[in-house]
Amino acid sequence: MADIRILIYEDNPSLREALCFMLESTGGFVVTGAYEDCTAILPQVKEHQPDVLLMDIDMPHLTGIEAVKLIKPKFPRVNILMLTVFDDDERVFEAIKSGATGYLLKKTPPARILEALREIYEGGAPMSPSIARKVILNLHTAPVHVEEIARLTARELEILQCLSEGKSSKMIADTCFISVDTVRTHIKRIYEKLQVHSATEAIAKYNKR
Amino acid sequence: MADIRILIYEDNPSLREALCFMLESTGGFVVTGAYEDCTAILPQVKEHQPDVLLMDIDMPHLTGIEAVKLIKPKFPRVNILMLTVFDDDERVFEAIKSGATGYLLKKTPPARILEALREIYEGGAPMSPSIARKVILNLHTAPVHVEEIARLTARELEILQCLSEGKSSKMIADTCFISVDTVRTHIKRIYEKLQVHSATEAIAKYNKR
DNA sequence: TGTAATATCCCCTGTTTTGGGGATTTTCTT
DNA sequence: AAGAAAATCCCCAAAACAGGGGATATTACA
Repeated sequence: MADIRILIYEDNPSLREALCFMLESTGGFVVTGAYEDCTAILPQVKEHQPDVLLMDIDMPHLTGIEAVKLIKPKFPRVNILMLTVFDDDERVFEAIKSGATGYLLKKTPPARILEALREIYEGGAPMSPSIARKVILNLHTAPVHVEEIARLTARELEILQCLSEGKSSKMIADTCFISVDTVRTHIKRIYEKLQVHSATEAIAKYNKR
Repeated sequence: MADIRILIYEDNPSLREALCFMLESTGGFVVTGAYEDCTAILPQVKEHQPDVLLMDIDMPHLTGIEAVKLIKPKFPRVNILMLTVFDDDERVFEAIKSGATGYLLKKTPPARILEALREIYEGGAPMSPSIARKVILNLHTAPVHVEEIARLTARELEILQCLSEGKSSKMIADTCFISVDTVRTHIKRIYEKLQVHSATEAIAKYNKR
């Protein structure tokens, strides 16, 4: 079987060298390039035709997440494995939504890194259970948001918009020329349809559409 | 293209008639109403659904500036073009700060008035260079939101972030490992610093950068 | 070292919101 | 013309929130 072609983006020189050395001295991998930033990532990926991108999430000039957003649309087949120092769920999740396939902590033992690279090459998605859970939850809820919001009537949308602008029920009653009770009725229906129990929750869902 | 709907407020009968006549006899405009004062302006605007308000700055009972302050919050999409006898920078500027979009001197030639109405309808802002300069200067000292948010502590920002994600005080207490009372104290400080009085308002300011 | 800022927790009071009813009118569709 | 959907208004009780106190511990800084 052909070697797995790896392209590395990591701004820390020591870690970059260490990764290169480790991969080159292990059978089954070939490091086609290793760079300190992503400024020229598009031509580089095009040139090296890597199977897997091993990419730091924190880099100068262009963050790993931004780089992922650049790469994925143009090279959808390339697998991207993110490297992070901290177990920052939010940013890792952001990276995955942008197109990364998996992630590892930098302190991960070398053997596990090699394993993850093979996993990702074979179609797996190395990640921690907490991230995995977020991904699942997102899959379940994300498409629903749109549907849920689509079920709102024009008036309900108008009032949800007002809520998201920070207006209270009274203020909405004023601007919409209806009574506070009517505003409350609309808000109740909005909560039902969006399956939430407070204005802030409704706004959060609305802003995720 | 549909006619531009104009609503006129001018206490001088001759000028009011003249404006009506001029606009009605020109293609592209329709005067939906013309009144001598602003005492019933809210229901009138609601009824006529005008694109542009042509409004004298000096009127009995309710001045044009006061009327603008009434109208803009309720009908933010309506454009207001002020009319003045004198080139009174201060009051024109006051009107613009209140929500007017442009202004004209009453001695302005009819052709220029028509032009200004079309400009304002298409998103422009007819005004003299001296007023324009004042507006620009005011913009430079404007972005208060950023400053306000910058005054929040790390903890407060964290909690504001939670609020914007739709979390209740209880849930925030849980995720931050502090008591509900502490969350409430932080929220109180956030409200003070952002000068708001509810979670939705705070979130609205926060989401505006 | 002492003061300011921050983070933490508690109490009390009044207001607002939420969730549960029900009811009427208007509008649209069939 | 009948029925469904939407928009309007009202009442009640419990929960949450907002605003006002006050208090303590830790950190930062001058």
